[in-house]
Amino acid sequence: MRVISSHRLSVSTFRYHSSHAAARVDHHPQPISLTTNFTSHLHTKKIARAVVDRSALLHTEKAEALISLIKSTSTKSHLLQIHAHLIRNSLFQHSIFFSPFLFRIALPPFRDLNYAKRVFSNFRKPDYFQYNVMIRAYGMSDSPEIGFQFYQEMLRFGVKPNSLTSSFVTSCCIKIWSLFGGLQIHARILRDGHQSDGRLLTTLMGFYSSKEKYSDACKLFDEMCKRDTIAWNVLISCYMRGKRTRDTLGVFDMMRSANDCQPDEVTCLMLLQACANLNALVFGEGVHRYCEEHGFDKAMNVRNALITMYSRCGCVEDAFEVFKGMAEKDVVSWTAMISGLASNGYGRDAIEAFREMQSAGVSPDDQTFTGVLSACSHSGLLDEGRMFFNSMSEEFGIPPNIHHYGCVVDLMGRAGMVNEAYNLINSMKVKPDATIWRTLLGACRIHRQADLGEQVIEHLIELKAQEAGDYVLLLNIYSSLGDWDKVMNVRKMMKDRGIQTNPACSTIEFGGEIHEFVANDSSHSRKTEIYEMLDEINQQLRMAGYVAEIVSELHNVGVEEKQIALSYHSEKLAIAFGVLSSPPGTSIRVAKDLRICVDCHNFAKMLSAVYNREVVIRDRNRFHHFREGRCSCNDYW
DNA sequence: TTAGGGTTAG
Repeated sequence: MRVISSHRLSVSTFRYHSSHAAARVDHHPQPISLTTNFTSHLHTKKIARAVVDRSALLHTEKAEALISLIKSTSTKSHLLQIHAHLIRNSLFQHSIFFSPFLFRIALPPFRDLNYAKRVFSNFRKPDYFQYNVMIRAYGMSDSPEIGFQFYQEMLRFGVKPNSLTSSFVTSCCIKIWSLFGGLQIHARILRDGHQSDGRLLTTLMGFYSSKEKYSDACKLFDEMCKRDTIAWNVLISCYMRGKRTRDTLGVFDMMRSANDCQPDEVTCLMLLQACANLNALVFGEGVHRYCEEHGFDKAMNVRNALITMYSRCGCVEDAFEVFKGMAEKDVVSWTAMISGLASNGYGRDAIEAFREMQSAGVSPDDQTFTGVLSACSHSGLLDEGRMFFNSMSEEFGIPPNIHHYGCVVDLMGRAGMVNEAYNLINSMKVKPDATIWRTLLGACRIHRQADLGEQVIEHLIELKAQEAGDYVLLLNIYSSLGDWDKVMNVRKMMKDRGIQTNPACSTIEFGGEIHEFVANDSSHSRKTEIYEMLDEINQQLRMAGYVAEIVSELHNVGVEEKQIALSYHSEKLAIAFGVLSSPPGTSIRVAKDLRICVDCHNFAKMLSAVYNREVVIRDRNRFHHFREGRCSCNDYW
């Protein structure tokens, strides 16, 4: 697409006022004359003074007055009137008027890109600044590709880009899918020697991050000679997007020990999210203190993030403290609290909070209903769940999305209504995703519905979304039914399709670090102590009556082999490490990326009584709070 | 001569 008319640069004696396209714009006002009924006499007088003596204008204070008028005009109509006047006096082709005018018309608050493009395409010989304005303006618009075209044209016409040009065009490339364009710009930055510009490199980091080239972004960060808070924040966001959440925690300490920059509100927001994901309560508390010390905790978004952090770390009481202390609560605050109560097993309180929210005059939105419905599903409140599901569209005009359906499928599945749940999925107006099929597959596993489980797997295959975990669920169904032939079939199917099981992983926070364990892990520096501790715990628990649950978790292997493998599940290793490394009486908090198994659930329940320790396990689906031999979710499910 | 970067909660 051509952006600019090709004849522009060859037209040397262009008479702007007679043929300029902008003069035909619909919104174009009448040209100013001294007799025009101008809305602002002040403006009229200033313009009149400035244009009286054209010959002297370019070098007088009158030109400055006119320029400052262009820069300060608060309404678009005034700006266009000044434009018209400049045209009438043949002044517009001079850069000293054209540049500030273009800047004003193209960028916020006026942002009239069509107008800007027309005046630009009729300008005799745009300089780098004027190109920069256009690239920047289009970079901020819905047509960033035009910004990139301006950049290409600028190079074609031999106008040398500066550091800001690269920054603006990089922003265009972030918005359009152009890895190659960005790489070209990077090469050009190196060629032109602009790599010492920290802000430009920060933008470039954002570019690599947006194209999922996180290691390239980090490399740029390493190459920066000076890093400010924003550069560090971009690094954190790269780690978060690149699933290197654990590395973000170290960045916080590095920033705090740096001399020239400190974590800001944005840093804290991202870190609170990281802590929520990592179940890193101690670290999250540290970020909370830092926010208080710096006054960031006054901000609504930080407080809302704190509610989520505490809830996701299993400390719903602390989440509630933050929530209670908020003078003003918006829909996000309420939803965070409702979801936090729901995932921690306080379904009735979540519903109560939902009612209070309405009394407080805050309207729920779709995410609030996800929280409310998940409260129902986590607490097995089938009737309430159905009631809320119906009322959300009927009373509140919020159509159910895939998450809402997911909660209802979960609710029905847990209640044993697997066929009804299957019918509901088939009747949905939205396309079922892998998650909803997995929810149903989980229900098939609970209720040993092998036939429906097979059908669900077919749907996952259709979506090309089947994972090892799905087949394991199916295996569990067959093995719990003792159907070893089918078990063999599924194993063969997995082998044929090249489906590999990724080891489940459990994490626990200790000493400012996140310690990670997989089953039978031997990588931890304290592995000998951990295994010894686990053996001791097993012995103690067996004396108290713990018997390993071995029916469904493994398949057709010898009983002894099963018992050995079960004893070294990742969550048991993490718990043993917790018993070993934390003082008696304190809570042990473990996060697991998949679902906790029945045996580990029994193990933790028993341990909470025998060792008198609170154990909090966050698995893929929910929290399990174990206290004095009981679990908050009553039983495994 | 002028102008610029990141993140936005559930």
